[in-house]
Amino acid sequence: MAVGEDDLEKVHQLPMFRGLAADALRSVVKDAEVLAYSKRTTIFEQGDPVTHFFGVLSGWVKLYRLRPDGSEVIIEVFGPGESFAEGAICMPDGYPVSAEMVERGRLLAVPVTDYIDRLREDPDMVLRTFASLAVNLKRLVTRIETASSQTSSQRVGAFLLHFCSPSRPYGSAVDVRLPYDKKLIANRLGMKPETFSRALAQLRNHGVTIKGGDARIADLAVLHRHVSPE
Amino acid sequence: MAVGEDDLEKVHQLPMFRGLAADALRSVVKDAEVLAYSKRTTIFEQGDPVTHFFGVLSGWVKLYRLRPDGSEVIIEVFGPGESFAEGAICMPDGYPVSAEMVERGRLLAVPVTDYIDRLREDPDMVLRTFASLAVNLKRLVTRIETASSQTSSQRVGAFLLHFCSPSRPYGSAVDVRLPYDKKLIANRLGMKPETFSRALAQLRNHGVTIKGGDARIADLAVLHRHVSPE
DNA sequence: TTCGCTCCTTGACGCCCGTCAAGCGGGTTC
DNA sequence: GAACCCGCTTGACGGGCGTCAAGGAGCGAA
Repeated sequence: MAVGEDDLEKVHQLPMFRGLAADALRSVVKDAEVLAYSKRTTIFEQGDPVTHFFGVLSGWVKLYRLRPDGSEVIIEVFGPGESFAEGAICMPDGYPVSAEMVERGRLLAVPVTDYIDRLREDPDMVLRTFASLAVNLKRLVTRIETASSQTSSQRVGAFLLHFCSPSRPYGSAVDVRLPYDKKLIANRLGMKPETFSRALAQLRNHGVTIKGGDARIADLAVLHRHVSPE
Repeated sequence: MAVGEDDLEKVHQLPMFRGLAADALRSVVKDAEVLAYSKRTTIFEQGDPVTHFFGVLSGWVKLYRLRPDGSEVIIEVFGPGESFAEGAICMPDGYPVSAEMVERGRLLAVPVTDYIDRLREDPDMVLRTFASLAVNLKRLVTRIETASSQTSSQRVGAFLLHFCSPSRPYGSAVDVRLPYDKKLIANRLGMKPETFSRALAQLRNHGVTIKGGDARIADLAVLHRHVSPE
């Protein structure tokens, strides 16, 4: 489906297209489509030839790798206002990961061939694409750092804090809604569901109470101190 | 120091510049420099404004993050023929990691401002840069995958096999020289030096013998089976 | 309602890996 | 030569996390 007027606004919020002039924006998404997916729909699979990159208008998408033994490793989870697979534009071996909807939602799908044509004549868009790529690159770096240096309960704490940003004044209480399944959060944080559950239980000592899919942080400062002690 | 004729050949081997016409190559490195660094020299530090990206002509460079507690997490180690920090070109907050020589060597340093000017008028170079970035992006993804799904001895085995590629016929014996300190390899693989040492000891059961900084793999197939069993 | 299913939690247990410590060999400095 | 440092190895020990298993809560279907 072509990009409608209502979607155009959301597209304009993607880091890659933010602040773009109205006509330039329209021109960029001329060849793009908006796709509505239901939960558990596969977007693409590891090794598939690269045809599009994507922006998330609503819902959540997981990028993962399938191990030979059948288990899957979550590389990253993207939500509204984020883009993914821009980095695959020049990958001759296809997408390096698989992508699947974890909650129903709508994606902007940009065909790479058209996009490359545009890059040829629009240096501004080149820099925007680099910037967008840089954001995702940084996330991977941070993921590597935290995975290898924090305990599971610290990682869960950091995850909760991430969804509070831009951070409220310290000392205040905050409610956080877990954006998707706990099992998926666990995998994304590099741990088993049981460990995730125990980590949440541990966080009770740091002012975090869980009720179903909702968490309440009694004191941001206390939790922050547990996540990154000096 | 400006790029000499002897270095030009090595620069030409970088994935980013491979196959480039001679005059185009010369033009690209017009503003670049070749820098000779001694061991343990800092190239840049996390948060420094982004001024250059780099190609490795000789020696080894580690990219790492410093944790609040003073420990460092190795993100990646780059060697001859590889480039790094192209992904930082559009990072307004500076380099996301620090870089330091782990063995003395020579780097090609490309100023980003000049390079961006070139990107504006050279679409071919844009795609080359994307491709180079894609390689490093994939490495990070693989790093995340292996770190969270393989035991330490499997990771060490994979590391050894990586240095045998392009892989010889299975069943043959191969000698591998460890490219840098064992402590650094350990950190790069996300483990402590003691664990690395024990992992090497374990690999003796899979046909790997260690003598100082040299390893001999008796049978590639056997080791490969240990690293990724079906 | 009852059944069945999925998601989540909790407990018991074991293993992998980090920590602390000792010891060894090689290199450098005096 | 002796003293020292550093990289590496090996042992003992403890803890964090994975595995296996049981059980509860929520939910849709019949």
